[in-house]
Amino acid sequence: MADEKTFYITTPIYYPSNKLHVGNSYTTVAADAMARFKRMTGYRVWFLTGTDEHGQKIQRQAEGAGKSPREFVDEIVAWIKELWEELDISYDDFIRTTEPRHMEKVAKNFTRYYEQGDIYKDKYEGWYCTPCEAYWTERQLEECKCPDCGRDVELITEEAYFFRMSRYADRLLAHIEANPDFILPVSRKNEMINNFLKPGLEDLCVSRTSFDWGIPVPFDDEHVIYVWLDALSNYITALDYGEENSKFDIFWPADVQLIGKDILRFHTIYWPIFLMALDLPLPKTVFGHGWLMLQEGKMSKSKGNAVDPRVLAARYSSDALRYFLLREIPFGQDGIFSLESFINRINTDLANDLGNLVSRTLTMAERYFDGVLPQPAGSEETSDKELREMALQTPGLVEPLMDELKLGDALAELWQLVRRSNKYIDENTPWALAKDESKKERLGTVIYNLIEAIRFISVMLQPYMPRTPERIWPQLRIAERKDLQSFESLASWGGMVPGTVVERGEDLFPRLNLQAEIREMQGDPPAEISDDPEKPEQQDGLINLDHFQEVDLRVARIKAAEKVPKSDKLLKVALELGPGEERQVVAGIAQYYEADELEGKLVLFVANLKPVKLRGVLSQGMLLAATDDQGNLTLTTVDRKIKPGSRIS
RNA sequence: GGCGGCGUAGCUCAGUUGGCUAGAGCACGCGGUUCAUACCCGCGGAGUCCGGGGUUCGAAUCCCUGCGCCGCCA
Repeated sequence: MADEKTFYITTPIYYPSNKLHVGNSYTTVAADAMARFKRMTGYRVWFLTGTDEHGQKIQRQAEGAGKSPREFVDEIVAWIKELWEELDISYDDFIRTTEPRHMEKVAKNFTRYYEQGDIYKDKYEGWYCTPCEAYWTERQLEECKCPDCGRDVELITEEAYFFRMSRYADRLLAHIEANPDFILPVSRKNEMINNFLKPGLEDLCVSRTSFDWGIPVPFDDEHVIYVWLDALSNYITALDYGEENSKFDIFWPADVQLIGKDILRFHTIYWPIFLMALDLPLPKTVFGHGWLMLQEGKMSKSKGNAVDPRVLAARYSSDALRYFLLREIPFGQDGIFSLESFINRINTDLANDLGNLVSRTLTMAERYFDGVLPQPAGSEETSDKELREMALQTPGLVEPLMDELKLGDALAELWQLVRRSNKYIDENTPWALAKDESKKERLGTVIYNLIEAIRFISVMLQPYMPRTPERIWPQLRIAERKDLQSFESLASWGGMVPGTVVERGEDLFPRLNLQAEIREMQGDPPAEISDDPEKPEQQDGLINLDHFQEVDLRVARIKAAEKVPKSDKLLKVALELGPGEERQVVAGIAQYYEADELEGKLVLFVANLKPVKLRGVLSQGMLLAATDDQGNLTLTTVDRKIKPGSRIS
């Protein structure tokens, strides 16, 4: 099948000196969504990820841990593979640079480069900081001292091999300028051109003698191949480059190489030149995406503020995490991770819009038709037509966005359909139709259309959130109907078969309480990488006594209450907490209590809440109240008289 | 210091080659609704489109300038 459409996508290979954080996961999740989307739309896909395991840093860390580099790296790689499994990363191959299949080819390429004259031996000169074991250029030094530790540096000369970058610089520049999609986003392209190519590209040192955890230079065993020449080659060694009838012939050049913006230089300058020197075509697109930041700045393993993706996935589901990552990080820019934005995304998009749509639709199907999917009427009303047309056009809107790697925009487009479906319910008020037996057929049409719309949504959801469709399909009773789960099935409306017995399932994404989540996650243990991989996570929803005792619960006596102006929910309440101690709180109970009926009541009160202003009025705590599922509300009070200010424990 | 970019509603951001009353999501307010996961639907913004100057019939969109922020510089 020579004309089969292929798609080769790669992530960077991660450096297993430590565990990965959510920011790293973003790259891989994005690549996975692309890979899944391409598979779904008929491409033969190869999706590669892996680990870059050589280098001095690993060697040193292993020594520090009293392990061989191999042992050290094996543990972290195992952790990374578990992470990818938990995040449903559907990679086709996972390459480790310590594998023979990789090392042999890199060594062979090195020899070829050398024989072609691309690599030559010379003297490397640089400012060396012994404690940091790092070389610096003259420009990087700060007042002639090491920019890292501020100590003295010495000028060191050692033998090294160099790659003659200058030989290819012009060709590369021409290629970049002729192929606007080669480096994306464009802002990155300009940086590369202006900072490196235009001023004149320096040759790159491609060997080291100061450590030996690496691929030896085949003809000079004093030297080890510099890590970038080693690492970058993975994208072709993993395809068995150089072997007969290899995957390389099918998949190279790569369609998309997804990387973080920090390693753009290596992927858009050195990597292409390494390829040119092998006489190979260049990848079609190298995309340098932004970072996932924390509000306080960059997320980094060394700062200890990194967020552990496995903790998040275990608590909130990998689909929720994937959705957040894909939706929240804008095309090519940095995004911000905060627990608050994450929880809000889950609540608004997943629980309110999507989960609730499925829930309310299935409930009605069961209530009005015992779950038996009705036959839609032959005629179509305006809202039917609009819903159908939007559903049918969404796949066509999503696909080009995916090709431009605008994954967040693609999801936004899909959510337009989710919203339209919710609106469709309101337009047709099925509960009103259900009251009139003569409107039974109309009601059936409405339910049918909703179920079909949910099918469309679930099919398109697959690349981004692979588990959610698997939970929706049994409810629609199409778990076995592969034909109704395919992207092609979205070419026409009406795939759902009338008579199918649908069945409401569990809520897809229960709403979360933001405050409770923040308390849980930021209390103990902090959401950061723990050194103990065996540390169990609290998942049973139970808390220990310490947690409870953090809350200062008191009995308070209501002295007075009045309505907060311009609000019909809020009351301003003055409380007495014992002799001379008074508090003011704003309580959202105005719809349930008149201001003047409150005076004198003894109520339960949270005394150590951080004060906030509600509609401009200071609130120094919270009254506890109970609500039932009918929306009734009652303040909580005490069984017997007791002094205001008494502690509750 | 060099090169590049950004500054649009409370927040996060869209705004093709300059052109109808400047948009989306979230948050907020009001109204509707009760099938649903305190949800959904509708309506609502007197936003100096960072300030100043210019080009133009017309600029958030182009040019100059000031301020602020950010990225890259082996």
